[in-house]
Amino acid sequence: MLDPRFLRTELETVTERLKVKNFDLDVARFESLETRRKEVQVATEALQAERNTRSKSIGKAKANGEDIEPLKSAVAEIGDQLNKQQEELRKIQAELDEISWSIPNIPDASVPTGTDESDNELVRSWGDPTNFTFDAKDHVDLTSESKLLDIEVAVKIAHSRFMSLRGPLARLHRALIQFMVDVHVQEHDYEEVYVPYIVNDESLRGTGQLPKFEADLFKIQNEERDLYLIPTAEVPVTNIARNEIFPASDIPKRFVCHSPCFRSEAGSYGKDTRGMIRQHQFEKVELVQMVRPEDSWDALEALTGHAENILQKLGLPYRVMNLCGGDLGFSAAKTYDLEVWLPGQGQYREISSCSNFLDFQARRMQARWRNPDSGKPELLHTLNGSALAVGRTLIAVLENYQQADGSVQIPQILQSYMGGLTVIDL
RNA sequence: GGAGGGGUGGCAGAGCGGUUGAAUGCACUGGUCUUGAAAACCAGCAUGUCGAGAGGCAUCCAGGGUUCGAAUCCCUGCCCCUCCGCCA
Repeated sequence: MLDPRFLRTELETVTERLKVKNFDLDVARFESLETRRKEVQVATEALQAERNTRSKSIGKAKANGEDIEPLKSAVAEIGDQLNKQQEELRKIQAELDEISWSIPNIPDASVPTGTDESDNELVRSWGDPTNFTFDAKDHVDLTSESKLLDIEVAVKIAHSRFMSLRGPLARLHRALIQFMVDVHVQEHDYEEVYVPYIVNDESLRGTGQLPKFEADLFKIQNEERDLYLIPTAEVPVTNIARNEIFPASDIPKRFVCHSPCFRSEAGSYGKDTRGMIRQHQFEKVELVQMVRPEDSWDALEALTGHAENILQKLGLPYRVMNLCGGDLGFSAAKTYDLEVWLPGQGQYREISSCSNFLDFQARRMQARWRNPDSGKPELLHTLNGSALAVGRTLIAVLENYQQADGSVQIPQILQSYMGGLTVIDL
């Protein structure tokens, strides 16, 4: 959520800058609602003040043993009027809230303009696309004979866009998770957390998935309450800070969390239908930081570096992209995507997304810290990034480490997590 | 799942339906005193919002209700504690 005062006073600027994100703000409607809100709110509060003072004087009169009946009936009229005003104010406020909860974050000045991923800006790259002396296969062909990656059985068990792993591939998948979490804890100073994989709508509003993107989520409907499967650990982990005021000594907070992620992938029909690139369920190791406002841009660079470190340790070629306005997520002010080279597809594919949200999520969540300079609670800045998406990392390892005989080498750094195994025969 | 008890400021802990946004203690901040510190004493010390300011409004777990007036009464939900049952 944007700062309401900034939104009100700098409406043209906001509207202009949101165009970078292809968002059209209905300025006229917003302004007229805002004007009415102010009028009605002032009137309502005046009535409340009137009622309060009169009620207090009734209290005094009663204490003095005076007759309070005539006073009571006078206030009753104010009460009726007040109820009407309050109802009116409530309606206006609800409309305004709906608008402000649906306005995306403003892109940072360093975000390139553009409409889709083709307008993203190359920041740097690491390694060269892997060379093969033979025809490189994709992960589906590589595993089709051994069936250690089995899509069909998962479709039988659940539905399309699910997969199953067996034997050494299941183990490699698990090894990747352990490896990533260990690196972030031991080398990058993150605290490991375990959190619920099912969350309430408040949490999803906090991070920005709701109210606008309910269709992307798996919802668990129940007579008592609706809950949602998490689309990313960002949701539960960032919401640790919701409605909290942290002492300055607790900031920054850096969390690493492995979790499954569940996405409905509504609207991606026919996209990435081959293999396990795009799944309803996948594992991810997520980094989340809560920092002082002045530190968040440095933190974004550091966090991106932490994700890159994983790719480098695995020896996987990648590039870093600065997402353009049109490709930027709802809550993000700036995002770096890490794209790993996939020989099977002959292209770079997203494997991580690292974002600075500034105070956008913190305002929705009321996630604060006590600034020793002001002595006041102030909004934190939040960031997060995948480090990495595990399913896609598994694909990248399979495709980049494949050998002419169809086997796959295990990257050096993972071998200790695989009980010394160096090759997987497929 | 059954039976009780409870949720008040950073913490502890008061609060007959009416000058209670909330006593008191601790913690914290500033000051006096002291060579310095401790102690003592004085002062300050919740959050949001509107306002240039004075000040107004809202908030005592959350949401409804009763009332001229609710931290205080009623209903619902959530959470915590104790006992019984069940269970990984």
